[in-house]
Amino acid sequence: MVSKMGILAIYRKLYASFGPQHWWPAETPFEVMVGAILTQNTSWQNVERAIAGIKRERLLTAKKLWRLPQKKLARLLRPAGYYNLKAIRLKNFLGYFRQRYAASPAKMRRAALPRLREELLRVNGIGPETADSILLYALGKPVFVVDAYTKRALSRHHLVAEGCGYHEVQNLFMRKLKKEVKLFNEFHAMLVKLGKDFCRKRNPRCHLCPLNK
DNA sequence: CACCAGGCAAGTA
DNA sequence: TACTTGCATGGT
Repeated sequence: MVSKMGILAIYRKLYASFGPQHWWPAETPFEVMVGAILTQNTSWQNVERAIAGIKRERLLTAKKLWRLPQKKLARLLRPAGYYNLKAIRLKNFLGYFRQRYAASPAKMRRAALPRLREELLRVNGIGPETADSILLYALGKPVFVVDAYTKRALSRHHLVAEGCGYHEVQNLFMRKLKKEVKLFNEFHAMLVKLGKDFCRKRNPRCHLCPLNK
């Protein structure tokens, strides 16, 4: 019989080992939004290169990026990979962000949560994880972000079935936890750190993993 | 050399 | 509905 620990026990163990992660690694809400799109299936290090390049050219505003020709935008996004695709996706988001909220994170934040999430998911190129990352980390909405690391950690510890869906995992967290932004923020960030540091590919239950202590 | 990385949408059966 | 595939750079 494999021991099962609860969601809260996982949080406590992670917090004891890692402590606060201070996410999202960005200077402004808008930078979070851009980063959320660029990091789709891509290492954060490569995203940082792309964002650094955009900052170097002083182009990290909704208006400037929106006005940039597709080819030039794609060239800036090159270090992040999938650059043609992401140039389109970023423009799709910027079109929505400018039209609906005048490119103002403060205005966007005033919108009600369920509606806001639906809007984001309607933008071509924004799926559940990207939408929730923007909601939580750019706008401070109490939504739990699920990613590949999260699913792997939970299925490995038998809290969900392997290959289960996004909302199944998300609902588990949101049922078991108080809906607090700070809690959701740190929990997801620590799950990513766990994935990066310990649980990469097939290496189940290494004794250094904080969850096995 | 192979495999992985803070996904998503479009195509196929 | 449930798979499969394309997208691309940079690190290990």
